[in-house]
Amino acid sequence: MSWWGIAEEVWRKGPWTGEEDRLLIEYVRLHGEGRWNSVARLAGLKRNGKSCRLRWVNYLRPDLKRGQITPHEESIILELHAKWGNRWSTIARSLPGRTDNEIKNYWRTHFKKKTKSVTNNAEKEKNRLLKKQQFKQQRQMELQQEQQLFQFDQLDMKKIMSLLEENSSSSSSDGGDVFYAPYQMTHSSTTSGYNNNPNSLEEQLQGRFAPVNIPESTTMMNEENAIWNRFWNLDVVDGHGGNFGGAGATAACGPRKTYLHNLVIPFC
DNA sequence: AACCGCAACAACCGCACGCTG
DNA sequence: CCAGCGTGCGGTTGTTGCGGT
Repeated sequence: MSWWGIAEEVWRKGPWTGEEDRLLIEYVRLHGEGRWNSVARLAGLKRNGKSCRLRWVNYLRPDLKRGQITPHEESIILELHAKWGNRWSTIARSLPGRTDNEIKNYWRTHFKKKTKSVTNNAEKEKNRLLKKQQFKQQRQMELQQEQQLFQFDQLDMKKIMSLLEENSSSSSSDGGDVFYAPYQMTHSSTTSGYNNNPNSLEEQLQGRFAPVNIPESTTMMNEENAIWNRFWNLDVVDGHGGNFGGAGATAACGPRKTYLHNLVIPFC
């Protein structure tokens, strides 16, 4: 309690004593696991909930397996790490009696150095393939959406073409060509991607397509290659460095675990 | 014996997620 | 819908023990 009368918790840190362990074990025996924040109050420990949980999970749990990691466990760790990466808790679930912390420490001391260079290359190659697949999937989806647009489109194709020509001739004065990309490709932040209430033909058209400037002397093939190259040069797929762009970009902005997990699955 | 480097392990920290009121 | 809380997870740091010089 501080001088102005407000409770001031001073949590103990550092190594656990035998007495603290005993109190924690007794608490779990009486109340079960969970509600870790009430441990301090109910068990008389000067430790915060997080610290208590960690101590229990990593050290005091009765079902923990003591002793060195066996060669068999080691091979499982290697296999699962290759499959899931640093998802230690997931790996730990496949090794009864071992904790994520234990596996994580084991990996760091035994494999990190050895595999650093190998892993870098392997990871880069894996990410390259991942991005390639993502890009292809996205292109495919866009093409499908585009095809659907045309299927439902009531517009006269000739009118569309004449409008396109009009637009391209007026916009290409800066030297670049203009073509119309599906609206979603250029307006990724909208949910529907369409002009909801188009009136004129032009409005309908502009609602669905947006002009994209293509630099002079750039063929479609070169443009595509450039995009690929930009993707391949990204190092990490973690939501900070990598971004799968286009209409799906918002999904990749927040690196949600489930999202990343789904990305990895096809490679398992 | 003293020092150093390294491995192994324990514990902390920050962040994200899910639940609940 | 939102804030608060509890919990889980992964990264990082601190501590200890041991072998080599």
